[in-house]
Amino acid sequence: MIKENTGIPKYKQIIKSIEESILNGVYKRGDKLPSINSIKFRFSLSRDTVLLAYNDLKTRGIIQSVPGKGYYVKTENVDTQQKIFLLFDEFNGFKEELFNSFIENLGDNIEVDIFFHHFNHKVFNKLIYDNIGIYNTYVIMPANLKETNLFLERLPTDKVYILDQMHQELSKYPSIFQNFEKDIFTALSNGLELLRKYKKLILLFQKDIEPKGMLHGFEKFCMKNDFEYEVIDKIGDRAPERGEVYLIPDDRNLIRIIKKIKELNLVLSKDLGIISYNDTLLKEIVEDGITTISTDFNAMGKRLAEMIINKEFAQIENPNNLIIRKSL
Amino acid sequence: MIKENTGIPKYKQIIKSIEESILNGVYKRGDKLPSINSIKFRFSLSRDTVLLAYNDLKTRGIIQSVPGKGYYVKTENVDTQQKIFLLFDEFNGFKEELFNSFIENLGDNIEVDIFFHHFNHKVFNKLIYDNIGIYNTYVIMPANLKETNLFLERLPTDKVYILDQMHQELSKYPSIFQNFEKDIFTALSNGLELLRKYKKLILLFQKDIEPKGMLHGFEKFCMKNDFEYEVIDKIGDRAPERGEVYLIPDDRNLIRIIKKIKELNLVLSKDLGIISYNDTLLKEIVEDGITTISTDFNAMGKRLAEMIINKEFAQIENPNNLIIRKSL
DNA sequence: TCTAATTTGTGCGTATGTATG
DNA sequence: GCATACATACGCACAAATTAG
Repeated sequence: MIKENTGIPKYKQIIKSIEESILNGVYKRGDKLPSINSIKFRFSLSRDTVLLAYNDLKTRGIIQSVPGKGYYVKTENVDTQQKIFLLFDEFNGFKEELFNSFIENLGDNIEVDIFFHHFNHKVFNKLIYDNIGIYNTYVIMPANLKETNLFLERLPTDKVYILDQMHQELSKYPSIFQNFEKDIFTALSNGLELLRKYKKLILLFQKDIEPKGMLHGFEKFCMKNDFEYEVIDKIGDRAPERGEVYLIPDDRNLIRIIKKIKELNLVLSKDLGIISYNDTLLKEIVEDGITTISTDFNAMGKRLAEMIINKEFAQIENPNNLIIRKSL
Repeated sequence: MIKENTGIPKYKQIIKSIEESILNGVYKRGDKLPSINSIKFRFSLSRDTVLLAYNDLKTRGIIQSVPGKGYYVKTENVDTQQKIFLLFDEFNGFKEELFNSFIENLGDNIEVDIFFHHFNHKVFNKLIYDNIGIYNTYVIMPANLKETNLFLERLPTDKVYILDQMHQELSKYPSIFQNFEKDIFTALSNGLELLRKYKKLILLFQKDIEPKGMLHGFEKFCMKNDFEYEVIDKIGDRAPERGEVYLIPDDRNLIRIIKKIKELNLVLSKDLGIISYNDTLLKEIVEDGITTISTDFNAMGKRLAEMIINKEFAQIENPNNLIIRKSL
């Protein structure tokens, strides 16, 4: 509860400070608040400035005044406008479900401002720096950016949440994230029976874009189950062969491979298999159904909203599913 | 910090001087700048001249104003030449291409903040109201919201651009938009030969969501070319029949219909046809290719960026294409 | 509670120089 | 030469916010 000589008006600082104290349980219902004079002296303010703040809270029904005695907390229901700073990596279709379920599961009077760092450290830092102190909650998607913790230090620790990708340096923050290594390992394990039909597993892995955990989980699975395997970064002129299963994180590559399969008159799920990463609507009907490994973005958005509303500290691995369709 | 009677305008000298002071560390983030009046007296200037300079810095996000208090430094990053307020209807996959091509085609020193009104008048108005005066360009996607002009009046007319959907009330603003009526009419006309194979055209039209022009263009085409036609709002239990062509704006319905077609052992492009609205990656391979009518979001983003950079007043219909694939 | 000082925000009128056609 | 539009600059008046006494 301190005041300065800059930016936001003093009386608004007082209001905000009292609201937060109530939210954090410093003041309970019925508690007496400091008198106007005590605040006036403590922070060297005009009496009017303090009065302005108390009157605002009074007209909003949060505190009540008892003439001759003082001010008391009337209700702990401080529906102060919550503002959330949401920093995504980039704008793409997969964010649709996540963002919309997040918004829906937050209350109506919570405002979310969205930003994109485009995998650029400078942009990331500037966005953090320029928005310090303006929001009640900061949700950060670090993606593959390293050492973001150095800049996140500038934000109040208890107001930061990490989303989608987790790094060791960020372990002090609550988070909900994909465990790519575990997800791909267990998903493949769940599909083991079907995979036994095939001879060789091939992962299409672009190391600048895809998270490393994906690669590790894939290799772990193949070694444990004695699968022949290969990791390639692009399709190029490669011709798919019988007995292969392709694990494809990127949809452009998915299209290329399906076209090649048709050119070669191969038959999906007989001659060879496909597993795609991230489920989208149309994958249900492409080639009578593409098998996907996919995190539940809906659940991720919902759980994140709950964590924020309940001020819950948790570090959660988001649920992931293998959706088996005809392509395997 | 001095002004002369030569060359560059006085207000630009003020801007430059303040920028330099920030760069040299004379003013730090959060610092209070001299009041308009103090500068006015010190350098014998008009109040308007100083205001002009401060407003420029404000709309670029470098300083912020607090009525009744003064001007404060918001960021020490002075490079930003323009800040753009971008108001979308909702977060969905179709925006990906549009947004990314827009960003790419703006220069490096232009910042874009993005917001969503979720088809809600109140949210729309609040977002406009809360952001008056702090951006130098406003790009608005009114979608199906009516009478948005009443609130857009609060923004400087020459700084507003309308995106994607156009309404009569907004004719005074530059814009780039889809002409749904014309687009669907000419696209269908371009496919006339193929359509002649079929007997009846059916438009799946949800009137709360889809723009009216779509319906009008469809009806106009059918009447002009003597097609039997029907407009339905959902599929429900309807069974697709031979000789029908379905025009489907929504992808969920696309999936439902394709499933039904398979259940009934009908064959696409022989027994019946499908045209989908808005092209996406996977439609190239769904059922060996879905014919689509689609606006060029890439072109839309690029052209919008050009208009803003060149301060060009134009009202442009965005190009639309019929992409013929096997489903017709 | 009242008064006053300071500051930003906005609107209107006016004048001048420059570029355009 | 003339008309027009635009950017620049000045002056004035009033509203509303902030803060102090």
